[in-house]
Amino acid sequence: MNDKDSADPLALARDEFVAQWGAMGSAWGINRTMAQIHALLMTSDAPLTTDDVMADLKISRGNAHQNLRELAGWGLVRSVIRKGERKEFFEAEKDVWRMFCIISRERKRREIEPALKALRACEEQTRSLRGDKAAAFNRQIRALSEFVGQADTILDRISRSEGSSLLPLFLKILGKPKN
Amino acid sequence: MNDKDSADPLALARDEFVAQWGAMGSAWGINRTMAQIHALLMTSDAPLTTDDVMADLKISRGNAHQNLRELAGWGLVRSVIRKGERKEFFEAEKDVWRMFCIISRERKRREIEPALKALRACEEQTRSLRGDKAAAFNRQIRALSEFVGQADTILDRISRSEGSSLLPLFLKILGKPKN
DNA sequence: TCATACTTTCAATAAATACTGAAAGTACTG
DNA sequence: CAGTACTTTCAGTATTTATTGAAAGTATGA
Repeated sequence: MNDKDSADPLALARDEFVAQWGAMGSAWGINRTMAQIHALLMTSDAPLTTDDVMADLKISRGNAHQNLRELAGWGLVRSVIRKGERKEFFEAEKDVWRMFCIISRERKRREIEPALKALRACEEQTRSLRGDKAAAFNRQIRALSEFVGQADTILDRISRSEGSSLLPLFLKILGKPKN
Repeated sequence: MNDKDSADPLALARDEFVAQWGAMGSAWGINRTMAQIHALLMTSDAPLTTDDVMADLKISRGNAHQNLRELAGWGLVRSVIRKGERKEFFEAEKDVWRMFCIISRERKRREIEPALKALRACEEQTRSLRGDKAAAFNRQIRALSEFVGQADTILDRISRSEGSSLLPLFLKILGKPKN
């Protein structure tokens, strides 16, 4: 039997998931292929090689390689070496909460922190300017940078926290909406 | 004096902010120009016309028009008509918390909900399949869809909540990290 | 040391996305 | 109704981003 029988409902569902995860990724600024590889590894019972990924997604070696490295750079995927095997295997972090923490930490580090730094510099540069326009501008930038700063801190603390019990806690705090 | 004197520190800071907001937007899957127009309007003391935006960002009419419409579609910008003026003016929502709520709601609606629907369909399609692999796949998809579902609910409740007092509350709950 | 198995790089190319500008459309105004 | 002011559309073009594939690089082991 073919490893990827097109009548196999599991394979079909998995393909669907891979496609969906890819689409979701690209909506959030993540390369589609990278997200697809991630989806593939997340739902694989065993680590895969570059060639497995190439074959499954029908992509080139360079592409598979580059995106696997990038996923490893994020910490979402790690490489596994098997005794007696020369090939490199890759496996994904499967725990959803840990995945979330990794993604939060990395986006924070790569995108939020530099933006926040720039916002704060911008605030500082306009703090002591005279005139209504300058004051209004400074106020707006300050509001933004305070907000981004708080969000950054919250993300940081959530992603450092131990269990995945925070989500239920937040749900409880927020309660049911009135309408 | 030129309206945009390149020695004017306010204008410089604003340009810097526009550029930074544009870069941040594109990292998060938002068209750079759209984010720049948003930044421009957020820090404008008066509503602007399409021509103002074109002039400030040095972009074409079509581009300015299209992105202003899209921002209006998000609800981040609204059009203003002035008595005796035939031109259409645009102003941005300036309240940072409300901005956050709008963005949350829209991204939830446009990206999270469809993904969640697909995840749940995928879970359902594999729920009763036999075999270890199918069971493991189904478990993983279920974990993901539950997580995304909870996040979705939290985002929903936050963005429906009244004040902007939630962030400080969360900060308090999360407390100081141990390390 | 050579042959083999595998990984990495990167210039060329393809695909996706964003932008332009001019023409067509619409709505005021006198 | 004609002229003007403004808005909208969209085919063509430019830019950016992703992908390929082949060549170069590296490690293994006979």
